[in-house]
Amino acid sequence: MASLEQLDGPRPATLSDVASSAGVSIPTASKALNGRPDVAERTRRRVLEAAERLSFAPNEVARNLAAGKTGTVGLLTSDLEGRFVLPILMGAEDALGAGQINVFLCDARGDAIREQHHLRALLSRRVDGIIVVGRQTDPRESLGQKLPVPVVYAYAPSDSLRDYSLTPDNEGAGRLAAEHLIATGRTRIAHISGDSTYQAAQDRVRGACAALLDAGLQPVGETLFSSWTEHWGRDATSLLLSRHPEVDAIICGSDQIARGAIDTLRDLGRRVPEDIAVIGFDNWEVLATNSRPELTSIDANLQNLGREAARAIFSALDTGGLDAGLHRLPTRLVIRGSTISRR
Amino acid sequence: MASLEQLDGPRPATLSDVASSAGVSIPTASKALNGRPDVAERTRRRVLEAAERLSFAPNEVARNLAAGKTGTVGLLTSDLEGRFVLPILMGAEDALGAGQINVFLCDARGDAIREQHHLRALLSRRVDGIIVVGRQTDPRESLGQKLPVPVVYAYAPSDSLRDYSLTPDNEGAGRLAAEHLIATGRTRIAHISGDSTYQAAQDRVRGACAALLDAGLQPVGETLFSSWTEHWGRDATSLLLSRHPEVDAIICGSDQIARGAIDTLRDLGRRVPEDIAVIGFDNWEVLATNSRPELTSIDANLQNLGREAARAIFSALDTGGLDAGLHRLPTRLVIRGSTISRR
DNA sequence: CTGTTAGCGCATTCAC
DNA sequence: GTGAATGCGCTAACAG
Repeated sequence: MASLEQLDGPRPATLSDVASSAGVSIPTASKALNGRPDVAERTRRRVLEAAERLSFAPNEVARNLAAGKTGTVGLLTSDLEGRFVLPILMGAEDALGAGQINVFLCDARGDAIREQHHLRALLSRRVDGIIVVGRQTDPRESLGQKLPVPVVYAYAPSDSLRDYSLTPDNEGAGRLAAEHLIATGRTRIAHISGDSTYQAAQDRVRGACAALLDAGLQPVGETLFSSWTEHWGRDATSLLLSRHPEVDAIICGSDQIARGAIDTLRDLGRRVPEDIAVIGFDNWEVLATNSRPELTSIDANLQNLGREAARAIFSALDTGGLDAGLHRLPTRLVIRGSTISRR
Repeated sequence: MASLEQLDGPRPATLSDVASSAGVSIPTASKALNGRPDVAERTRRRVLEAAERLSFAPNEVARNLAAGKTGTVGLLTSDLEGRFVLPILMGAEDALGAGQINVFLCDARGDAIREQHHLRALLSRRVDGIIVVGRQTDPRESLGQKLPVPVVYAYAPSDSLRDYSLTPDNEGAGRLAAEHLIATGRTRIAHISGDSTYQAAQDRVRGACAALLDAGLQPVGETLFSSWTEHWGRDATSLLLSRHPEVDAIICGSDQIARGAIDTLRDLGRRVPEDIAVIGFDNWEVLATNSRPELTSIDANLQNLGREAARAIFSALDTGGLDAGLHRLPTRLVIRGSTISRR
């Protein structure tokens, strides 16, 4: 392997340098390097040696111009800060990188104007596709169907069903949580959710309630909504226990809320999970594995969602098509000590 | 503003289309669009109108090939998962984006081979610069000084002083923490740190001890090292209090450790901050603002570090130079309830 | 099998 | 002021 230092020089070697150094014409050098069949083995060797000697690396910019494709995709996020965006990014970057395609990262910072700017920039740079990553699962405005490249919406689906969107199955997630609690023998199950304006909150509640009904159970009390914070988890838990002391399990809308709930339960002398089981959403490792007991949670498989988005781009690049619509990806139950006591 | 849908079409408009539509030659159209002076106003108007009419957007690939510059930089991270990387990324992307330059995101996932691949890819794509973002503040291997573009190392400095590196001033951070505690009247100050193999841990301890000595104080007990977890914060705090019940302040190596400490202090009936003050590092909002009381912490200003990295790239692009060496960026004290009680 | 010709889309000479 | 000519580095379609 040529050392990286060799890549240097006053001017990187061009195909022309290689060709003349090998004593052949430029197209011949090109064919030889690209493994095309119509080149004599002897010639190919000479060219390869010359390329090696000069540490030749093809200029992708020129290659892209000639090819009309760039082998790049744009990752257009609405907000990098949102903690659900990063795993999706990672998954996408990973999958795309493995396919030899590089990623332009653009953060619109929640600003529609900036998003338009970035979109134009990406198209000017002739990206082969775009992945739009939103911060919530609420539908977002479509970029329109007439863009010259395939677009995949991840996490936040497009508000148009003519676009291709990938989002976690939050209703299934709620169902998963409730079913786990039921399976472990809980019958008096309450729900502390987050911000009621989030569709994720509504979807999960709906799924959980459906599972309870299927099992012939009723939720204990009304679902409590407020914010996705530990503070709310504490307050809501106090409220819940004063109104419904008989509760034996709490579904919490996020791991943060669950941490608050566990905290307050301990203050109130209720044992987790013996007296009351607690389950969260998001499987945020830092929170889930550091609580006492560790937190059972629903993982949205976001990294996988990012990978699927990349895969969709790939297939669109191949076939040119993308079967439009909203695709809900399955979530996953991660069992820890807050719902099942250690033996 | 032309709607985005207009950007579409069977084939995006080229400069040639604009030129013929305006009844001028290609070079003239080019000059007119680029605001060059040697074009008659009347001609310029015709060209601009034609461009507008055709929704012309210059093909950046072609423009880059001709110019020999791409207006892109590579962001080479060793590990996207590391939670210190994201804010740096955000800062860099933000600053670069504002300067009209786009960012290639590459995650090496802690693998040197993959890093080499990405580096080669970035150079082939003719990025104008590279920012290398590490996951720890321990020095990392240099990419070498002979690369054809400026390289800035962020967070993890290069092990070569001939490179340009930006890293948080952890020693200053430790000093900041100790000085704050001293200023608020604490005198029996202990230190619970994280993984002793991290240079960040050592640097902060060193800074804190120096500040204590300057104030004529001695640290209470040996610094306790283990891991950057809440669990360790709990265990270490128990240990500390049994050995040194007189302690009146604890410097914790991270916010996670601090959360554990606060948790155990409450269990042991010590009031925070009245009996014992607690300060953390990282200012990880989710942890710091959700604890009871909220957590005073040292913020490493990572987003600013990312911005500075971008600025360094800019100046290198302009002047061609970068004054090599390890540059330590100041940190910032964020005071909350765990060191000063609310009135 | 090889090399000549042409073109990707744009910007930069330089004559006119 | 304007346009014809040339080049960025590479690939594709031909002719030899």
